[in-house]
Amino acid sequence: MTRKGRQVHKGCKNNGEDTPLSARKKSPPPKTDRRSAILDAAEAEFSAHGFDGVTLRTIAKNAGVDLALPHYYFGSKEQLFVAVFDRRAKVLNDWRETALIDAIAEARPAAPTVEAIVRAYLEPLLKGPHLSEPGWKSYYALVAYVNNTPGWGGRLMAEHFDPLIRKFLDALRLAIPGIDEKDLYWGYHCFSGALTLALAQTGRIDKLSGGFVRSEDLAEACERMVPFITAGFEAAQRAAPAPRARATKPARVKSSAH
Amino acid sequence: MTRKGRQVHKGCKNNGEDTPLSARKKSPPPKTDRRSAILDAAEAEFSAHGFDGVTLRTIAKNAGVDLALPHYYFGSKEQLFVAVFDRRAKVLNDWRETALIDAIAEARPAAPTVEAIVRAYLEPLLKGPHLSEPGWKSYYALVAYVNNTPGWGGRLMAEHFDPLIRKFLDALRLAIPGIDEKDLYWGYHCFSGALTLALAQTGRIDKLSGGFVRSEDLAEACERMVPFITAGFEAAQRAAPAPRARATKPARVKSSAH
DNA sequence: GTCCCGTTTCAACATCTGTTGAAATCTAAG
DNA sequence: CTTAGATTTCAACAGATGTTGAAACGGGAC
Repeated sequence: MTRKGRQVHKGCKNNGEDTPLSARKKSPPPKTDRRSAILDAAEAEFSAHGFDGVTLRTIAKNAGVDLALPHYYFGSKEQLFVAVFDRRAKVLNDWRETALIDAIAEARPAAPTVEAIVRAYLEPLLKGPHLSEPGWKSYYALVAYVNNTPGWGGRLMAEHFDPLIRKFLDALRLAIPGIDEKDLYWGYHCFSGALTLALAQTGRIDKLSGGFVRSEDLAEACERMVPFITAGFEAAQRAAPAPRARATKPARVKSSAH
Repeated sequence: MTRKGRQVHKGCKNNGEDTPLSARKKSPPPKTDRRSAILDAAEAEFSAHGFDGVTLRTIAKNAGVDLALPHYYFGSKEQLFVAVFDRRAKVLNDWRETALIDAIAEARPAAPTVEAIVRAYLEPLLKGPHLSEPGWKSYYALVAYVNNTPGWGGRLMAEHFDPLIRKFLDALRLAIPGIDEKDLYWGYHCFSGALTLALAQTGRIDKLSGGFVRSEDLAEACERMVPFITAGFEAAQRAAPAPRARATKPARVKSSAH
């Protein structure tokens, strides 16, 4: 990932996604959809070897297409990577946002519990039938890779996920009234780190436990993580002043401002 | 990191480290120690761009040495990476092992508290004067990178850190009697994930919090993480059956066997 | 048929990559 | 001095890499 300016990509009229339905009649999807074949192959390769560890030639070969096709559809290796990252990020954000909204609706008029919020953050990712599709597991490893990549990785993550994360933080502020703001952010840091490592599926604790724990079992990971993370946040609650009458310097909670 | 067999490296008589003191008289360290200059430059580059994102030419240039010198001293790019990883891992393990021993000694004859164990795990890394040296911060990012790299990354981490981690798990088993083994391992998973993300120093929560939280402040990270992680482990204790008389199926705790 | 246009192929480019062997240089001992 | 051995430089190899332009293909519209 170099930092050179984005060059414009002229070829490829059928973007597959953001084409307005007007011009959609012409050029129906070819029988063998090369475009998503490239995305699939790139997803698998990038998640396994990182951006620099991957060759467009192997991506093209694994996708069963010509070497020039990735450039035709995506313009450059860099833009291909971003396209891979984009594709499922939107789906993920939708799932998690509705999970959060549901948790809030179920608890109304009270604030949802910390555990309900933590569940809404984790379960859409770690539970569900989509996990049988290997593409999703590859994508999770890719997210972990990006999240641990300084520089452009952090930028990519922030663009795609920070808006939703802020909504979760807002929910946590209501669930843990009076929580210190730094505890909130550092708590989220621990939360995010634990999730990221789970998504990476590196098999570390498998080996550490001699095969007793299987890190590919994401549903199990979810069930074990929820009480751990919940307890962590609630410890910050216990440390905070009780939110009865505003006693000594009550940390004002205003949606999301500092 | 390819998976080809290791070729033997013949050149370079002065390894600097594991040379027995007998043959140490000849060839004293040159005034400008090129060997560690290469290690320093490689550490900075690898931690910023990963194994494949780095060129031996830039490493050599940043170290101020000839391109052929890395091969002369380390044999290959792969072995250079391992040498970088090795160098500070041993130091780190020493610090953490004595911290754990101290925690056990201070609590004797009782078992140390969960918090004391968590502190012994974190503080040698996140507190101390060594953090002013930029090499250490680079190295931490490198550890995070390796820990999130599937395949050879997991193998490297396990070789270097698993023996010590097992000692910490043993201590936690004593501090949380009757803890479910899966809770223990998944708890450590959360712990390790939180630490790894802190070591990566990607600045994610800096941006997320609008600059309110500074992720480079590792001492602050330590203070915020300790109560969070401690509470997570203690939640597993609360869930475990009280360790009075061995009641229903007491999860036998035998040092570290499965 | 012809024409148009999105798609696909092919071959090549310029550059960069890790690695190597031989020559040159340095250092200390005899 | 000479000599031996460790260190450093130089130049090159063999192959891989992202990217590109031109040509060929394909299927509807007319």
